[in-house]
Amino acid sequence: MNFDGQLPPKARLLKSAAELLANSAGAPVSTRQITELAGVTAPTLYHHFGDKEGLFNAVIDAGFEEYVAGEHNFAPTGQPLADVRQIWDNHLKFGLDNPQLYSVMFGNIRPESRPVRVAEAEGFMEEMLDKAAAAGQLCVSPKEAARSILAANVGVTLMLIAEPAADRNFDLSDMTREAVISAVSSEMELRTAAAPLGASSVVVAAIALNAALESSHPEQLSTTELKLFLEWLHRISKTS
Amino acid sequence: MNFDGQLPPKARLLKSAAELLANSAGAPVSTRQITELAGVTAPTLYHHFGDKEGLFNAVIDAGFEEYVAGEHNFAPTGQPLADVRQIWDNHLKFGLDNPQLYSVMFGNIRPESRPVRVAEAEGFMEEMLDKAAAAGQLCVSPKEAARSILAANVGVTLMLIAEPAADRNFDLSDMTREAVISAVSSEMELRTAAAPLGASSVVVAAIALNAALESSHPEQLSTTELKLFLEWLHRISKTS
DNA sequence: TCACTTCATATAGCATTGCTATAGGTGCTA
DNA sequence: TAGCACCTATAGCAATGCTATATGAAGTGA
Repeated sequence: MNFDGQLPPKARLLKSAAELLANSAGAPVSTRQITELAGVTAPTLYHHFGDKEGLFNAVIDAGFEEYVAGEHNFAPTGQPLADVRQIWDNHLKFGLDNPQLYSVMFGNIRPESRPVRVAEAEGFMEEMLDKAAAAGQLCVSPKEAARSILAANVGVTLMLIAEPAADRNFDLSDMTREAVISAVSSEMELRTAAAPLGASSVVVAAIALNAALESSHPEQLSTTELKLFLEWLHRISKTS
Repeated sequence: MNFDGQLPPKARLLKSAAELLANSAGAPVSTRQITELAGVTAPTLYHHFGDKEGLFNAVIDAGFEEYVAGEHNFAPTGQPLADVRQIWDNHLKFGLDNPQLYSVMFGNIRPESRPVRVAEAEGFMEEMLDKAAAAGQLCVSPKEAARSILAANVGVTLMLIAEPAADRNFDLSDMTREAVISAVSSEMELRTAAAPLGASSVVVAAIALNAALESSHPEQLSTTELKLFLEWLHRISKTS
């Protein structure tokens, strides 16, 4: 029994379901467990939520937003790609904190339930990437980028959920996160930053530009301008 | 009923289970369906396979190896990274061909069943990456690389399984595959080749340098020099 | 005040699920 | 033929998601 200070039955069902899903590690949660903990009977559940999945979706609606977009965990920084990293990490944290709920959402292949949630998460990711694209930081469309990043995020989260908490190594997450972000990003510093112990970003970018200029000369600069430009570029590259 | 030319009951169970799992799209498959199709009764199933999961594991053992390592789909080329790509694509194909089986293997979070299969797939990936590492093509340990690639592979596969077959866009797979491979690879050509059809490399490099200079001003250039330099940089960046 | 509707909950039970206690063949070796 | 190990069937259990039906409560109009 769980009276919860006279909360209405609907709220008690939500709370009980969330509690059971969060605590019973991995094992499936039955409607009878939920209704018993909530102190109501079966028809009440079906009256309010239609079916078991409806209840779970309601729990997700209440919980997922909180993690991915909620004020507690996310405040846009104005730097879109930094926000994307934050979304990735929040997504992972949500999965590790609510493994059962997470597997219902993302480990599931039923075409009628999963895409709704995925599309939601994807849309949120896409918002950030739209800003990145507006800032010229993307080299693919925000939609493609969002799908790729989210797919990798889900894969990493499922893998980390599946192994004992003690063995979890978050390098997997960081590494994969940077891999997909750099792949959709047009910022050279990111590409090379993924390589361990790179030179400073200015130097790397200067080297890259230098190399690029050798194969294709821009028409925007006259020959003399270009000569001086390359001289400066060369000087910048020499920073150690 | 399914007599299958007098195959023994154990084989008939395997075949029936595989058939049902492959055909009944997304819906769960019951033991009664399986035993009925195989023309046996319930205890036969439990005698041979212990429980439902045991049967599914047996089906997986028979089917997964075939796709990932089987002769039909995989022959090492001697180029480790090309082999890794092949493994990725075979993994994806297996998931799309056997979505139910796949979700049992990878969409599942029960710590006792999933890691076995994952470790198997991971080990296979790792073998290839060991060769890549021996050839100096990796910039992280083969183990880390294998986990990252496999995680992304699983995420992409689940995402593509979840959407209608007609809408599937394999660019997502190709893009993400190249992203994680390039991130663990030490070959620079891969890193930059991963940028598809973006702006010209000169423009991208110029934009990157511009961004880098904003956060850290080099001492090699005087203020006036820097001002002119940035002006030119800006001009180069405007190529369309 | 009294029907009347509407919403919310309970009683009791159905069909299906994974699984099993027990017993009955079936073929082999002695 | 007897005994034994292996395989399969009869019948049924407990748990699951879900529901047909009925009861209570709370408002609404006359």
